[in-house]
Amino acid sequence: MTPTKTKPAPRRSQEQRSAETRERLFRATLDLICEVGFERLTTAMIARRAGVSKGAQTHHFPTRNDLLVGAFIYLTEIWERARIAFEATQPERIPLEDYIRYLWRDIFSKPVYLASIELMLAARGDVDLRERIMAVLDDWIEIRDTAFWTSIDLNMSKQDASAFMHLTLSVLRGMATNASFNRDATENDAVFETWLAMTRHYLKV
Amino acid sequence: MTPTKTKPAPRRSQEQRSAETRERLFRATLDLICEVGFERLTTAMIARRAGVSKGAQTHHFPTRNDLLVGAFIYLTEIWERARIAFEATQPERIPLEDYIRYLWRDIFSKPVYLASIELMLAARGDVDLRERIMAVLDDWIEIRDTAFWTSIDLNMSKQDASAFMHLTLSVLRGMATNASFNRDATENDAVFETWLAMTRHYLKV
DNA sequence: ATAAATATACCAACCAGACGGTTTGTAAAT
DNA sequence: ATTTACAAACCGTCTGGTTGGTATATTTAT
Repeated sequence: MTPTKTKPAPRRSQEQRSAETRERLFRATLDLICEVGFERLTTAMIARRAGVSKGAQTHHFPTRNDLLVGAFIYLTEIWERARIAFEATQPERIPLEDYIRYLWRDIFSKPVYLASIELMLAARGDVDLRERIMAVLDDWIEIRDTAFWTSIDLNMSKQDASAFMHLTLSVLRGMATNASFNRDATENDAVFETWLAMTRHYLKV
Repeated sequence: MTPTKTKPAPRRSQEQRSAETRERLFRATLDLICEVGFERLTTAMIARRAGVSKGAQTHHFPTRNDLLVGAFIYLTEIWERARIAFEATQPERIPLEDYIRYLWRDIFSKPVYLASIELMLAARGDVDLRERIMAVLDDWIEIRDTAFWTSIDLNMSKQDASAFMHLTLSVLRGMATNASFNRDATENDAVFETWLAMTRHYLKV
């Protein structure tokens, strides 16, 4: 339906095409892990969903693990963009409670977060995948922690803050996992508010 | 190497043999999910590990899902035995903190707990498996909750206690997941103690 | 500037191996 | 006599990955 009858619009540059195809494959991978779970995920499924041929897929990602690692990196980039967007709306020193709310709202409560859990659990059984996923995770953790220590308003010792941060992450991880198989969708809301209440209690004293 | 040269020891009863084979298959299933992850789990692997033939396996469990659901039930029975053993050592009214310590020590910190998480996550993509796993889970939750409300010493409203219990379970679930892919094995100890400290704080006031 | 050479993006057909499950058969328990 | 536990060989399907080939973009040589 291109109305222009001039020359057939030159194909985009190699770089553009490549980047677009890769991103389509990443999105398809993450979507499918969410929808059908990691166990059922196949490379053929991903290619079909992404709208690319099997040939194009293997051209960009010779092995399945290459694609999985790429999708995981892509996910951490989504998280990083969310962090930047959030911090742009916040003051220099972000109140802890606001930070926790952001973590739940923008990261952990998203269905795609489960994809990262499935990916990490699955990586346990595959040495190659495990090492590569762990390396990506190390990078992400460093970025996350740096942001945490420089932007969040904390009034406790470094040691306490570290344990508290990891506890918070465990709470959110547990809630995310729970959300995928509990029957009462509202249950997590009450749990989250209880966590915030306990946080206020703990920090005030 | 059986020293007895009397009659070749009559084979055990059908019921005994059946029960033993089934249990071997359940254990092999759970062990293998822990070791190689759910994705790599195959029925052939399970049969080999359990030391039974493929024929015996399909005789007892016609489909893979039958076996998976059986293994999940078996796991909830392990949990139930752990609960009974714990309560036997406790007074009528169990202090909340002792109960939380038991949950972590006897249930969530065990590697096999991860098998239940993987099973539940995997069940998302398989309608048949999901429904059957959810049914088992419903039974288990009812048992767990009944025990909780009758045995644990709580001094808060039913509503608060419910949210607090779910929060505790999310913490432990998150810690268990974390344990499978974080680099610092001692991290969880500090997190757990922080949780107990916050609990004491929260409940005292 | 342009033609030739090369690298890149993409495609369709194919394949060896593994998977869950079926079939056929035997021996012991009931 | 019949049911139950177990065994081994087999099979259709699907999987990740390979191969051989085309078209466009990019670089190099003239």
